[in-house]
Amino acid sequence: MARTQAADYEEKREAITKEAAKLFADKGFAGASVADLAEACGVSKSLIYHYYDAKEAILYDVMREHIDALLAAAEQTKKSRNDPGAQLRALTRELLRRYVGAADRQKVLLYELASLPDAARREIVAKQRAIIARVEELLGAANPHLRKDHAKLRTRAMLYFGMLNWTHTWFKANGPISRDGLADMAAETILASL
Amino acid sequence: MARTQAADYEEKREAITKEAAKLFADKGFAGASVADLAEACGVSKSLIYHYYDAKEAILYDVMREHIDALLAAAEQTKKSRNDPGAQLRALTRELLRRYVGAADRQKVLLYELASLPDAARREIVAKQRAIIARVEELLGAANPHLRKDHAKLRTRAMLYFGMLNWTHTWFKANGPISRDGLADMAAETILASL
DNA sequence: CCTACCGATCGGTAGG
DNA sequence: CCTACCGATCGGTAGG
Repeated sequence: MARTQAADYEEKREAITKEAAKLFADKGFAGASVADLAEACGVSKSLIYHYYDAKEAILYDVMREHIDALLAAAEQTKKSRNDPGAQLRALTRELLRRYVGAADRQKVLLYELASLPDAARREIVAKQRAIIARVEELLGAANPHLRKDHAKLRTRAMLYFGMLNWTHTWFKANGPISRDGLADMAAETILASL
Repeated sequence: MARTQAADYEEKREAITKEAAKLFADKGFAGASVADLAEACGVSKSLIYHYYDAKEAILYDVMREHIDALLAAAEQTKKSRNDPGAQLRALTRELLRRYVGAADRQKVLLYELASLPDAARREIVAKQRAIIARVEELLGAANPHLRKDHAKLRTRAMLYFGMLNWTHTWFKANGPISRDGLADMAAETILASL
């Protein structure tokens, strides 16, 4: 019996986190109330507080699950034997797949980092930096000349993430450009600039 | 006397808008209260409502003044006789100058568009589209081949704006890369991809 | 009769 | 897992 409840517990927590991602993406963290979230989930406000101690803890869960998936994609490329350019193209596809597949969470990650408590924010930021570091590694490997100028390498990496992180504002998966096609254009654009 | 008061009126309204840009950028529109704003301005909340009918009207002013400056920079390029690439490089410098010089307003423009009432948002979005259209014109002129594939042209333009719009998260004006140097790298990156 | 502005408080709702 | 609430603060407005 305890085991059945535990399984149910996780399912319900997931359902709350999923609705929270949607609401936080639509109205912003400050603009979405816990009452809004309870109503969207069809439960009482108190039920939300049974699963989470504070509104910020929900935000943290929304971001953590998503950043972990992005970080895993970045780490995965380390197993590849392909040349750096091919690895960057593959990573870009994997990142964009997760951006588009979890658009609400991606938007929350981009827009609401400042709403997190310090310790939680530091943890998320550390994972973002690990992803950035992996991209810098690949760019540096693609053009060893860049390794001697870290400011330029960093700038290239941030221009790359700018291209990807802005896609949520305009890209439609059912539009004329495919998700993989877009990923390839972004990767080729930064590689061509090296 | 009436003339002196009218001048004072505009100055005070400007002061409110400036503080509002700072607060909305730091805490978000929903997270910053009118009481916060009044305190930051050293006036009463009622004084704020003497100058603005609603909190949203302040947000609109913050964005409108900034988007008008960006749009003016885009329109300005139409007077140039330089080649399209040189015009894009010049426009990029001018845009980034305004992004960095009005970083609070730029952040508010990027993050709080959804907080505007419908009519106001439509007006801002129309101006954003005019700026995008100008960039598409320049990219199309730089590579006439692109004009036949508008989806690709649009994608190039949005990758370009992604590079620029993401700079507020990482670029430091006193860092190793200058503002104009960054603008040139972004312009060259998109031009090289054509 | 106007404007510019104040201290205090309105009806509702926030997170908890 | 709910109703009933709290201290505080929200956006906006009263009288003067």
